[in-house]
Amino acid sequence: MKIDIHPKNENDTIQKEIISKIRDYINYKNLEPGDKLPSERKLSEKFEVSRGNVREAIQTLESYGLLISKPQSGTFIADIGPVAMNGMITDILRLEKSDFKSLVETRILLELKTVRLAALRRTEEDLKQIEEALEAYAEKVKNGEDAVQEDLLFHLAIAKACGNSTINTFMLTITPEIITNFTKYHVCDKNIAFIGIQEHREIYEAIKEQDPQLAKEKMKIHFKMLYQYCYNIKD
Amino acid sequence: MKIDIHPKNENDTIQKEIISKIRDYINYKNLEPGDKLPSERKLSEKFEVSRGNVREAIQTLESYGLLISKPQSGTFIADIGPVAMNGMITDILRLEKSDFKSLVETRILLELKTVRLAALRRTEEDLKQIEEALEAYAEKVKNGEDAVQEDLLFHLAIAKACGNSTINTFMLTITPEIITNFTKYHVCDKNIAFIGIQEHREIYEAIKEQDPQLAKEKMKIHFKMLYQYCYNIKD
DNA sequence: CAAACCAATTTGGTTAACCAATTTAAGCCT
DNA sequence: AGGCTTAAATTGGTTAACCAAATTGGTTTG
Repeated sequence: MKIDIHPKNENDTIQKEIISKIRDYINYKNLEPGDKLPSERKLSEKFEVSRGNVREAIQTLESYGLLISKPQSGTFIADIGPVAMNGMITDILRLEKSDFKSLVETRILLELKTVRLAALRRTEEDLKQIEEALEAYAEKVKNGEDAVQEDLLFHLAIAKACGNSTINTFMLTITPEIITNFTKYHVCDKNIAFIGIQEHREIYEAIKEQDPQLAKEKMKIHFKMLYQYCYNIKD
Repeated sequence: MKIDIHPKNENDTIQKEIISKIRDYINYKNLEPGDKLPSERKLSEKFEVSRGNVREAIQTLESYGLLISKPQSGTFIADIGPVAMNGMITDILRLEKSDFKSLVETRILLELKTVRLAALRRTEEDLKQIEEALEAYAEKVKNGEDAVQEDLLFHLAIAKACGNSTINTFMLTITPEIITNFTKYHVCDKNIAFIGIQEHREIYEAIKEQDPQLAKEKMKIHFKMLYQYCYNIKD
């Protein structure tokens, strides 16, 4: 059951080195938006790594929107100047894996926003889906079963209704890690779950009545225990 | 200069189909946490696609923390139950590209948090780097040059000082798109930039004095114009 | 002289063969 | 019969050969 993160780690190290070299190259050649990078083949022999590694590094930088790769043409600098390019790549290289505390803190921040926006913007369809998620959660709890999944799906339904695609994406990004950590640290015990039903229902009602302030308050109450728990975790 | 997103789009479609089929397979076989998925080769012939496409889809799901791929062993379901797995994959498939409005709205939300946290948690080293970014920005503006990049780097320096790795990652994710859209829509004109120097300086001072409330207020003022602009963009 | 066309080269993307680690199961010795 | 060893098969990862699109440079033609 032990998860060996070594191989991925090593691969990550190689990729970070390549990204670092790409940054240095961009600086050295003073490449500006629209300029073309050398081909993957040339980069791979210049850096003395495999072409696959170069592709991976380019894809990572592309996912951040720093490079644009055009088929049968080349890889180009995005509409970002040299200064920002340099600073951003340096920051990306410094990125570390999210700790649980940061995850929970971020989740609370995002959800206090999503619930307000959902109250303002939810469609009837959104409302229906939130209600379905609510009922699924309530039934599981009443049967005495574990309901961590249904709990989170309720919150994701709210995120979907908030009408902000970026926040929705972020919520989807952190939720699996949240679930994993919850089950690992036994955050949601079953005795708490019963209180959760009522709290969820009140959040739902506030969204239904399109009362953003009330919705936020109810969400705050819902997060009260989580909030305390979050700040008791050892670093 | 036209960006043809067709090939990437097509590839995305294929990948989404595969992800959808993986979800269906997980449901059909009732796979639970720790269970093993068929090998990439078997999946590729079962779905009648290339193995590369299967790998890509698995990597995407792995990046969301839903699958875990172990070298020379297999691909396994992460610690996430069938219900959440199904719901999350469905949500992921429904994800669309972020619109500018969502991006700005999210940025404002994140930065009002980062600036408060930075005021509370910043180290001396953090402070120094924020100041450096501030000076770089001021000098560019005083020389009458475009300073969008330096502007954003100042904000990223604050994000780095906030001590929350998740929020920091998110800020890095949206910043390139923000820059691209800013230059595209000409959000930051040079006449505004001069006001920006003073606003930046006041934010910096508040962080220096470790006054989170003041820092947040100053950031709100700084975002005032952006806020209005954001809500005037045609959908 | 310019514009249009064509072939050769360069490019990112794709496929298939290969590799090393892991797992499985058969075989051997006690 | 049981436990240990070992070899064959399976697996994700890697590498290299291949492909089609796109660019480029030169040639030809009006």
